[in-house]
Amino acid sequence: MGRSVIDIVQESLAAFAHTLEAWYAQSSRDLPWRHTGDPYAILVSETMLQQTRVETVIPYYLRFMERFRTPRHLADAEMDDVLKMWEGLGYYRRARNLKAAMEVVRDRHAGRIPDEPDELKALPGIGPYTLGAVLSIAFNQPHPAVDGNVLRVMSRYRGIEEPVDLPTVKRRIEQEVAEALRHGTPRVLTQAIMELGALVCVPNRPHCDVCPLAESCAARDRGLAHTLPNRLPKRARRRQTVVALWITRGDSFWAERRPDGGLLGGMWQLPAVELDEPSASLESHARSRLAELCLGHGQGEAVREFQPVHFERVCEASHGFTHLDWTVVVFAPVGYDQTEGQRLELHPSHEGAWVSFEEISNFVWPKVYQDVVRQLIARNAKQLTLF
DNA sequence: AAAACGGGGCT
DNA sequence: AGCCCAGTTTT
Repeated sequence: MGRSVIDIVQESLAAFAHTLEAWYAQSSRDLPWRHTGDPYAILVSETMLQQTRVETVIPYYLRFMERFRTPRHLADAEMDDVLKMWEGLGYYRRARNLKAAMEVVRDRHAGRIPDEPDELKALPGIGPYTLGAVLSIAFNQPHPAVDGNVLRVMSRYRGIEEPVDLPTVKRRIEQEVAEALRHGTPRVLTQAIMELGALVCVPNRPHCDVCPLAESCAARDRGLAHTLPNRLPKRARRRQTVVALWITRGDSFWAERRPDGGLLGGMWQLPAVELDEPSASLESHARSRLAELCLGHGQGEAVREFQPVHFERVCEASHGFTHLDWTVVVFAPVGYDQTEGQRLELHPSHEGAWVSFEEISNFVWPKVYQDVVRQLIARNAKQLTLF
């Protein structure tokens, strides 16, 4: 009796599952979230691991779990405290979604992470990957969790040359992983595939010489291991010039909170304007931003009052995001009396505060502004020593 | 289907 | 300095 193609695929997926699980038992890293079966802990770790490397996540995960031990602790927390624990990790929307999700868990699921796919998928911040990760790792259900590691491992193993960003290709890989999970232990195999991608089947110079799947790997067979996966060409990044203001008063400087929701939502920064095309000199942008700050109730007097003020370019920094490049240029207004008399009267349109150098860490700052503020304070200290 | 959304590591 | 990496939501 001949074996059908289906039989062969099934058989090879069973071998795939068993080989990988055996390798994982031998070679997996000891990671903090692998000591728990708590679905909440798994969800926290998987959310942090979105777009983020393991080594970066570890300290954040440990601190976060200590601070917010259960869904209820997170649901009841202040958003600013949650953001503070997330500071530096990036994609801050994840922190907001995770807290919002735990509020739903508290209010509608009696404080327990649901194990129903539809209920889980309905929580904010849980997309196809995280859904599969929680269902398979925490609840041992054969639900595929396909992240970048898995796309790389499977596209190589199967020798898939079409771009893996194509929805049809991703679907095919999800189906294949789901089938493999049925031949193994989901909570182990899901992590085993990703671990292989992280340790052996790495993006460049994959370690095929030590790979447990090398013998049956299609890409290896065709000499394509280091080329795959193929991806669609990506779009160019926008570039923006950010003109920011360094306004000091004694040992404090003026800072503002960014609006919730957008880029770096809810985080603090220097007052700034973000320009696609600077329409005039950067200094004139700084001047009108300062005028805007000083305009309490739409009066022109304040603007005139500050016309004589001139600006010193005190700092420059650049920062790349996924979708845009920032060049931050900081100007300090000079020529106003910082100590007494006609102090700068600020009437901000955003929530703002005078932040003393000592209380900086009580606020949540994007990386690029941490750099900027550090530079400026160092410069300030240098000036102080001159006098 | 494409764009918004951070930060870090490698070359 | 420039390129690569990588999930979810919104448009």
